[in-house]
Amino acid sequence: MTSVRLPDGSLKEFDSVVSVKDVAKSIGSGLAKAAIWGEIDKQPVELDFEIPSGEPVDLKIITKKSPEALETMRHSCAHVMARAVMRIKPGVQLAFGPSTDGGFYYDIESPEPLTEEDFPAIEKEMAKIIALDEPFERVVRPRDEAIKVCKDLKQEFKVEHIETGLADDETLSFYQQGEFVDLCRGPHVPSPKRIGAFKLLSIAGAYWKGDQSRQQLQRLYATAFFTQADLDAHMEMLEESKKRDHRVLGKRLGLFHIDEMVGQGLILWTPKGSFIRQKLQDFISEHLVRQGYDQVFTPHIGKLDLYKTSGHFPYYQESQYPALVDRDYLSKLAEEGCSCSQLSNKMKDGEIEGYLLKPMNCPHHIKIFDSEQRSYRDLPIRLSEFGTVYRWEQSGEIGGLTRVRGFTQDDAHLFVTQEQLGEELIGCIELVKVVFAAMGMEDYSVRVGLRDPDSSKYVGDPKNWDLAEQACREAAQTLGKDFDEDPGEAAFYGPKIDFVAKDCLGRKWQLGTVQVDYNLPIRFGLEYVGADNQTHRPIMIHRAPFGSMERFIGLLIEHFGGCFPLWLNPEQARILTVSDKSEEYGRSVEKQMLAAGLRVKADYRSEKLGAKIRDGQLDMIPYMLIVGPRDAENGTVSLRDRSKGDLGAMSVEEAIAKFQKEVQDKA
RNA sequence: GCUGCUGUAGCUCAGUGGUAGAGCGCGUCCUUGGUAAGGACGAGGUCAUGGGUUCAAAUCCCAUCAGCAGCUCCA
Repeated sequence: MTSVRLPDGSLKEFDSVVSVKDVAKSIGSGLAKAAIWGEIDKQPVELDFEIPSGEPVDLKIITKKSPEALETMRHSCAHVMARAVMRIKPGVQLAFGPSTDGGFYYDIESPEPLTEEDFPAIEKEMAKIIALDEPFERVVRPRDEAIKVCKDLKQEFKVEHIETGLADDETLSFYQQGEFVDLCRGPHVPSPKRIGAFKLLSIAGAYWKGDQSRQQLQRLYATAFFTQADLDAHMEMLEESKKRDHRVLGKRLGLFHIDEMVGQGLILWTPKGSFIRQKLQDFISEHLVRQGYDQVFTPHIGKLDLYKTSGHFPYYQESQYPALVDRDYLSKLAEEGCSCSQLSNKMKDGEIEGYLLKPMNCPHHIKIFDSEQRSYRDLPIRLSEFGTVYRWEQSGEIGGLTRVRGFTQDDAHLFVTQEQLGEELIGCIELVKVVFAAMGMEDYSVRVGLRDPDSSKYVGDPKNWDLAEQACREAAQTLGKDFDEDPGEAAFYGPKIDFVAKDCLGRKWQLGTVQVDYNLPIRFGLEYVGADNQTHRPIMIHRAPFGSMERFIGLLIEHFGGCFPLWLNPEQARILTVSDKSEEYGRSVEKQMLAAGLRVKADYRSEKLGAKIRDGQLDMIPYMLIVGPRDAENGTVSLRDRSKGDLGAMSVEEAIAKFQKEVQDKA
């Protein structure tokens, strides 16, 4: 008798000898068809593996749809890739080789660095290895022996990993395939033949153990799928995604420009992009009024003293543009033979006053709060500003609109009492929710950053921290979607709630943020008079629903794939004349539309209609208004929707009403 | 910042030591065409910048700047 226990806990018994496939068949023909291998007591086996009789075994049937199946297969493929590389380049040291969302990689150190030109040879060697069909054999060794094995293999990274990362493990597992032995937790596919189609993608640098101070390895990125068709589809999907890239669309649609002569990471907003940005600002401003915010304006620079008080200088000096120093004072110092480092020290010591391009808006807002005596009756005070800040980001980090050196935050600072904190946080979350919902951007994740219980770097009373963390949790719950709690992710000055979205290449970017701050009110000695006639310290909330206009618009471009909805699109409709004969009528329609407050342009070129439509489509204009002799006669326009195509003729008034309603609904 | 790749016309790119090319776009003309590319002609380039090698450099070497991918970082 053979008995198996399935993952749901149910027991199945068979009188005769059965294979994994037989079990699958007994559950359903669909499953039998989909099955690719089985796992008995967590060890992968082929479908024709005969299950031993006697004691029940745990059996899991793996199908292509099992989330772990692809992962396992890719990891096996990583082993094959590493083996192939070692055959081609002797003396290669292996580090880590996990699977990722879209494929897998292996970090290696080669005496002779690999280049993409080596890819075909590696792929060929991999195919050879797979054709040999040698199984991945699991070997378990005690610590000492495991270390010796790695030493004998001259795999120093593995030795280090066993000694540090796996210090608590009594025994360690290896997987052997032919001459190739690798320290590995597993599991692997039962046979290399399960590896379907694979492709090496790119090569990049990566630090050993992710530590910048340690040596840099070469990371070989690759991917694998069960079938060639899946791989082809994946590659095509990547190509398609690239077309949504905001850098590509930004150029094609003329939304923004970055100029070498202006500087890295400094965005020039062209008229179209500026229009979208302004619309978004107006949209937020409208909601700020509804939520009782006050708008302020503050300058782009502030004295060093301000940032010394806030702690931003010299502590974050590395990520700021250098300070601006008074011209006369500077020449005086030069005459005295003052060196750069002496200048820098004098600034730190406060001997020289200078100005800093603001890296944050909070100090300025704090000074507005502190410019008057405040009563508890005034609180909460909510100061908002589309404030432009400048940060010296590392050059290798800068790109497109998502990481820049000058950006405008849709910033606000709330000064609240401890009692008001919870409600105000909920208000902030509400705003983020409204904003994201209006854009149809529902695909974002929420992270609540809490303090690390083992660290003492945090400012403020632990009791207040508990209250604030609980308030953040409760505020996050009002979103009605799952969120992660990340201990250790809080800023040193308070817990926070972050909103994270992915770009067209799957990279994650923090957009909105809501942060509680116990630190700055202390540093600036902020106070208000309470009902008890005593002075109290307010709590600050920093919040920005978009995060920055630049990054948000970058992701918004990709979210819409360039097809901005009518209310946001700089050009809402384009009038296309069928021939020159209709230009006069076209101009009258254009006038009516403009008078109705619609943003229309017209194409009066002596081109064929088909060409004008094509250009309109490529420019992603929401509506095209086609006017020809027929329309001129009937006082109509023939409407064309960029995605639905021809909508037929309607009167100019009807078209205007339709557009106005769509704008109103932000559809 | 680190590693690697890239930089040629407004855009996308070809050109690998010997007279700078294509498509699209742009301009002029012809064409007057009803739902995704009509035709002809033409203008347009210090081949990122600065050095070097060579009889000769877009091409080879070095540096700088910028872009891309990844890593690291992001108050």
